[in-house]
Amino acid sequence: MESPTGLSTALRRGTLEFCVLALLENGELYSLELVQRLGSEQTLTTSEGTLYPLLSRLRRAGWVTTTWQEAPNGPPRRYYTLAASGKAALGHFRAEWVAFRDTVDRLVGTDPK
Amino acid sequence: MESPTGLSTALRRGTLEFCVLALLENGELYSLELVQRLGSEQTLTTSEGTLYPLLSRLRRAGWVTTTWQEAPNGPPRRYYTLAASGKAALGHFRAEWVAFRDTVDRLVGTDPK
DNA sequence: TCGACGTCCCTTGTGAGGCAAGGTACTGTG
DNA sequence: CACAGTACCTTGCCTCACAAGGGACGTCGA
Repeated sequence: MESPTGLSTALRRGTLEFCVLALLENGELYSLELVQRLGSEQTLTTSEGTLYPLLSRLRRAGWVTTTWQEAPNGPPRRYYTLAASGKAALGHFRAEWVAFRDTVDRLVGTDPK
Repeated sequence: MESPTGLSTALRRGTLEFCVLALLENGELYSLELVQRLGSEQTLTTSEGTLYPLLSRLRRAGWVTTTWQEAPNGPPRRYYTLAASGKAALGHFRAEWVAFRDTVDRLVGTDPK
């Protein structure tokens, strides 16, 4: 809890999966590509051990669909595509996130306005 | 995951304790008072079962100190006061939160700008 | 007097989910 | 053939939100 890295770890909870959905809105991606994209965001850096179970959940929920595609070199990749229900879930999250964000901003005094 | 309430539950993780610290910045409060304050925020509603372990953690971390005070009617109350280290932790959280919030806003497209 | 109720305190058990570490399989390249 | 690179995924641990349960002490009406 007291480590600086542990702080952002706790923050990621509940938002990471929707950040993944948001990334998939711009087109299909495969797992390690997602790790890279998230890793380039300082506060969202994550690992395979986090992402694979997360992607399995998204698939089980029907929010994403997957297709296997040959890679130019190396093993085949499982590409993830945003499904209609995933797009809807992302919409719900956006509303919830804005309300939550504003509440926290007001309470802790980080309101940008 | 798919329930609407479960969504905000996951969001609370990692922020709730700092919302508590922020509330204590304005003066000491006791447990059930904190439950009420948080309950009046739509996205932060929580229960005693959540708050008591959380407050124990804050106390163990030295971020808050407590004093027992007689109540006009009913059993004595344990009042929580923000300690210096808690104020520092809250400062760290503010920086981390702003960075995290902006990243999520940009990724999922809820940027208010 | 005595139980019902209100107001506090706190604990236990469950489940979700992030993460480090480990494991498998295929494809080059030297 | 050995070894590195790339991709997939699982196992076990730990933290934490929450529902449910429980105990102590006071007031008040029957």
